[in-house]
Amino acid sequence: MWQQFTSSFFNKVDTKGRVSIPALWRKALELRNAEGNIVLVPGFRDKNCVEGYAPDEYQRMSAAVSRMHPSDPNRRKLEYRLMGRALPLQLDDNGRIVLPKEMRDRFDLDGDVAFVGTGDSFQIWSRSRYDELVAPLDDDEDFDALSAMPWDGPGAVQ
Amino acid sequence: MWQQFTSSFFNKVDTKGRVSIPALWRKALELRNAEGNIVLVPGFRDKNCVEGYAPDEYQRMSAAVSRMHPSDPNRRKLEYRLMGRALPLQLDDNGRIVLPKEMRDRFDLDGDVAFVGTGDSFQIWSRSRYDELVAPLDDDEDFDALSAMPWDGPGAVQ
DNA sequence: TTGATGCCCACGGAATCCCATGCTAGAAAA
DNA sequence: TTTTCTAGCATGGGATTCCGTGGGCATCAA
Repeated sequence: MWQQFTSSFFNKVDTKGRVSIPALWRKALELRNAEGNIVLVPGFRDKNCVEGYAPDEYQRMSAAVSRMHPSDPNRRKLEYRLMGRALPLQLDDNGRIVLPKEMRDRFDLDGDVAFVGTGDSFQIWSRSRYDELVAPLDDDEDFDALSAMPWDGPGAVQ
Repeated sequence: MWQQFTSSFFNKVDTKGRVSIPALWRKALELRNAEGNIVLVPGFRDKNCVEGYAPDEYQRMSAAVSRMHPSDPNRRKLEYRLMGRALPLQLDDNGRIVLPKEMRDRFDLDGDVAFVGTGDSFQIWSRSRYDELVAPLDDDEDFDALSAMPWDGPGAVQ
């Protein structure tokens, strides 16, 4: 279970673009045999943030795209967005990564940033966009999303 | 994992037609036992750029064509486009290749060029065609390509 | 001779490595 | 309980390596 990315964290990006990956998630990465490797994908599922994946999960997604027929016009769009912009990174000895300059510029990732766990992946938001777009999802009027949740009951076979 | 060609890079073609293969991809080539060998195919999947393959992937594709029945009229067209125009090249000591003059002329590969990773292969674009045809794939109207992606959910069997 | 090709070295800027410093939370000791 | 110690974590800075790029010089062909 704790190979899942859960909870949220607020860390700082320094002048070199470095930022610490939350220690809890570094343990999750170890359990996934990621050996300090992660893949950053800018704006793939959510166009306002950078998404982070363990290599196994990234590979599962890119394999799904590679299975599409080369003549499928959607394939090249997905190829470009998923492979053409993804960056494999290695954590340094202190558990940090360097956010590439393009991503820092496009998503305002300087100063305070928010790490949001989303299970098999996580997101990196600028603090201001997080306050504007993510934090409000706590509000009650949005909570009817609960009715859309698939529900097989506890202990259901996956 | 990192035998995949991911991310995008913008390098320069010098007056001799030389251009650096991105260092990240040179490592991918090593993992594929390519020993500095790549295969360039002009305009095969996308007629506006040159495509690059590691030898193993190129061989996989050409074998697929060779498995087509000799009477199949599409076979000779594919043979011509995939084998008849492919060029095997070797990286020099600095990790560069020399782009053949025909390809430079046909695809405007001088000055700034873009390398776009597409997983098991990569593409080489002139900067201007890249700006016109590839970069816009970030746009909102292309975003619903995501709904066309095969999706078995995390942890699905490959 | 003229141009194309391959091999070598050089340089500048950027990315990466290595070491240091607070801070905090929890354990251990009084 | 209160205080002290310690280990883990986030953060900062300096030094070094790497990588993209340009140029020189032989070799070979037209």
